[in-house]
Amino acid sequence: MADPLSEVFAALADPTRRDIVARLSMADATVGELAAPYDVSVQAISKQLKVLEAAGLVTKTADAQRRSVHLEAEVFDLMTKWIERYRRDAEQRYRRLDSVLAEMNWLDPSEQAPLKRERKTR
Amino acid sequence: MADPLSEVFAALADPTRRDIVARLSMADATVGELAAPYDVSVQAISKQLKVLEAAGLVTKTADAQRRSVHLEAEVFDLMTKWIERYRRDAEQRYRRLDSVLAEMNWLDPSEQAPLKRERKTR
DNA sequence: GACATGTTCAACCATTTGGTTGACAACGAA
DNA sequence: TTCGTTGTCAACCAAATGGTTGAACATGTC
Repeated sequence: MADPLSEVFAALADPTRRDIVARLSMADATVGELAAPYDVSVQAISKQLKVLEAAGLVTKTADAQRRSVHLEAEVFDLMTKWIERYRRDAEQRYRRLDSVLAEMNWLDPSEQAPLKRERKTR
Repeated sequence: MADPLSEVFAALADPTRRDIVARLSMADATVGELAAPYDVSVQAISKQLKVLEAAGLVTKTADAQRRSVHLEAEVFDLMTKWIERYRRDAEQRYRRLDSVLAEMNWLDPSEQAPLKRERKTR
């Protein structure tokens, strides 16, 4: 998969994994504890944890034969930064459009405001 | 896939789809315009757009035989709300832990505090 | 009507994903 | 040492994903 952002998004695109993250936000837990509520094998949850771990969302610290899993909250920043950036742009675009339309009505209805050129691809 | 949150996360877990969203945040575009920069068939992009559409991230308006695609920014809220909720909880937990450790040092410095978990640098 | 353009649909293929079971490694307790 | 617990690894399987090509559909243009 390679790129970090894709891995984080993909990791959270599964209800079980999101639930695990939700529970880890309250307290660290062992693999067994995490697996208990679900109706699947421990191995399945172990795999899910590997996905979360690869995405940098959780880390495991081996103590004895059990592993304590805990949430790494900073990775969330990666996502929120991406999201906020484009949401802001999109909303700005709507506001611009709104103000253009408002201006057209406001100033001189006879003068047609030039339409914005469409951007090419970048 | 069913649940909306999973669909939105999954939709953004692909670099091409994220790029499409990024470009749509600047201006609406037709399917053909969106497909142009990528080295895959138009059909492939049409499929990707269906994923984004199913997730509620974009909508298409048919005018003539072309479809204008545009970004639906509100769906982002679903994600940010989820993320913010658990990030907040997780960070609060760290602050609590920090204060507990600080208190331990404060009251009895001779007692060695357990190691703090290392924070990732970034 | 005939044609080119823009988009989708259908069938197919390779890879990834999320699950299974069975074996094994590491450790604490008996 | 032997045993039960905790977790991972490996091999396998079904379903989903992201791509392909070929055909069809809708709509403006000649």
